[in-house]
Amino acid sequence: MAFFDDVYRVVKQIPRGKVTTYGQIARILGQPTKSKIVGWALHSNPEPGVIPCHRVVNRRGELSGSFAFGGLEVQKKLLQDEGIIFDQSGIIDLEKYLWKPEQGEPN
DNA sequence: TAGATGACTAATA
DNA sequence: CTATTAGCCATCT
Repeated sequence: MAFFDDVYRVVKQIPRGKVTTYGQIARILGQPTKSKIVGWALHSNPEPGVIPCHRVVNRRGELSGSFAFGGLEVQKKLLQDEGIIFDQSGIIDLEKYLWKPEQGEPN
């Protein structure tokens, strides 16, 4: 699906130390209604290791909890290693870490 | 083909 | 901030 490919393209462009949300990706692609499909695209995860799904969180800044490459704690650790700080609840401060697609939107 | 499901979000209380 | 409801639409059964 072209939409899936666009999702992967965007996710792969997320720089280190930043995160984004499913809805944000959907909006970047011009289709804010398909927020769930973004989650679906990452769930499919056709290129594990290439697509940094761990940098995609829900709108609260929380990890999604189901990803496809190792474990929730591993995901959190990867993000922490990139400089992202979690609060006591395991929540990311999106005000600080939300990625702005200034460096390369899909087409 | 139809109905249920889901890595979601926005609105409302 | 959280909890619930409705809308969304590709995928699964």
